[in-house]
Parts: sequence; structure tokens; C-alpha cells
Amino acid sequence: MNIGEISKASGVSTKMIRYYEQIELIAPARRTESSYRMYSDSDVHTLRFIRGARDLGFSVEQMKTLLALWKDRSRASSDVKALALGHIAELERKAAAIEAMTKTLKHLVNNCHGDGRPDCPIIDGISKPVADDGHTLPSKFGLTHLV
Amino acid sequence: MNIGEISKASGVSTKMIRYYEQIELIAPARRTESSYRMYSDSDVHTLRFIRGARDLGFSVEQMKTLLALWKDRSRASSDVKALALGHIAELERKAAAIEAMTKTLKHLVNNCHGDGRPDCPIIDGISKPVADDGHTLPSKFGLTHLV
DNA sequence: TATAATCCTTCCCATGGTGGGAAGGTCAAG
DNA sequence: CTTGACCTTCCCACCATGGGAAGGATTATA
Repeated sequence: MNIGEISKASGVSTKMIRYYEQIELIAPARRTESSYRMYSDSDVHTLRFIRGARDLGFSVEQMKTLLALWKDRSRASSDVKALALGHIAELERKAAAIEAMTKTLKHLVNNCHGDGRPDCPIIDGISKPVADDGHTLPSKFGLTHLV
Repeated sequence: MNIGEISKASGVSTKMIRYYEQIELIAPARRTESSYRMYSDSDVHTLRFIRGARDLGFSVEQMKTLLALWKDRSRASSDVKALALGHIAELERKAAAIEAMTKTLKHLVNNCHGDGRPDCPIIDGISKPVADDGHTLPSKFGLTHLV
């Protein structure tokens, strides 16, 4: 199987397969004489696992751990469970942040008549006061690093 | 006011203030003879507005529009409302994606005894089948571009 | 078999917001 | 006049992903 074929079989783009190899998430593929990457059926399993893990929101770092646990037949299921629970907690933290934004926005929207007039509680409600101690909460708690 | 002072007054880091100037979200600041940036009280309002918008999850592009609407005293509030509603829809889409992940993960976790034994439904449940037509859904629907 | 189409390779670049830090200039307080 | 706290610009890193160019390999069709 070459990289295009395993890409279709696994649902992982060729770009990402090469990237995963580069960052050592997966082992370097064997090569043909003309340096084409060659894959086996078990590589398909690995990439499907990776695809599934990504779809569940695990980071590359977490996937490294997951793959190690996956391949370790003597792993303790409690280790896997702990990782999964940690990830769930993170997802819930992010969901809560999003929900807080949504709630505030909906509140503003509900108070905006939304017609041709310029008066708008949304615009007026966006500005945010700074804490008294001037202690600037890092903006990174916006959306960028949220998920 | 120099950049450090307005940073404290607005809750936007000096790094980000310079960045916002560079990408033309805000107008270039006037400079002292020694090329220090100088700010006025109205700049504080602008940056607090930006800070609030970021905290509500608006992107820089959306903020450009919001700032234009903010400064346009003859804007129609319906324009603002439409932007806000679009953003709410996006946030809800993201929340739904996160919730789907959480739901799946919780289901897997609930079926994992999580003891010293290697048997683990989480590991077994991660791998994801590919659609029959081999049509690979773009992985970008993972978490990276989700929020 | 010749040629075209489709693949593969590597390499560099862009994204979006944010922070880190270096090298050097400036300003204010002691 | 020194010291420390600021400011300036410039480059780098993050994370995961895609785009595309330049050139070689393979495959399919005429």
C-alpha cells in the first residue's frame, strides 16, 4: 500500500501521515527503491486509531501516550481511563467557557431591537472593565487556546 | 499614556496592542520623539472594547467589523445583531462538537472497569471506520479548527 | 511504445492569536 | 551618573493542518 491508498483506507490525509511520521507519532515507513512509502494492514489499524483519537479531540501528545498504551498489552486499563477522564475534564472546561460566552451574547442580543436605529445594547455591552488591581487576566483565555 | 500604562488600563497585553496595530485593527499610535507609542483616554475605550470582544470569542476579523460599527454612529443595530447571531451560531456549533466528543468519551469511560487489568473498551473504541465511499472527511473537523 | 495523467517525493509557506526573548535605546529616581 | 524599569524592533515557537512548487515514478491510455 502506498501513502495515497492508506490515506483513503484510514481517513488520514497524506499530508498528516507524513507529518505524524516526522514528529515521530508513527514509525518511519519502509520505502520502495524509488523511496515511496510502503504500508501494511497493521499500519491501517494504527492510522484509524489515530484518526479516531483526533476526532475525539485528543492532542498529538495525548495520542503518543494512547498509542503506547494501545500497543502495550500489559497496560492497566486504569491508565487509559485516567487519560480519558482528564480529557473529558478539559472538554468540559472548554464547553463551559463557550457556554458562558453564548449566554452573555444571547443576553445582549435579546436586548437589541435589531432594527434600523443605531441604538444597540450589544455594542454598548461588549466593553469590559479591568479588575481593580489592574491585574490583567491573560487574553489567552479567549478562544484561541480554548480548544 | 505609554503602552505599558494603557495595557494595564485596558487589560490588553503590550504584545497584543502592537500586534493589533500591525494588522491594522487599531490605528497606528502617535509617537514621542524617541518613538514611544502614546495613547489617549479614548484609546483605552477602544482597547477595552477589543478586550471584551475577544473575551466573547470574536475573531480579529469580526472585531474589525464590530469596531467599524461601534464607531459608526449611524449604524443599524440590526447589523450588529446579525453579526452577534452569526457568532452565537458558530459557538453553538462548536459546543455541539465538543459535546459529541464528551458524550462518546463518557460512554467509553463508563464501560471501562479501570483497574489493573489490560482489557479496556476505551482503547478498543477509539479506532474509527472510514466511510464506504472512501471519502475521507477532512480531519480539520477535529479540534484544531473547531474553536 | 510513447505520451499523458496521476501519483509520489521533499521543501517552503500560511493560518490565528498569543507569548518569549534578545539587542539596543530611553527615561526617571536615587 | 548609575541603575533599573521601561520602550523599540525583530525573530522564534506553539498546534495541526492545508497549499503549492519542482521534479521523479508509475500507470493508463492511445
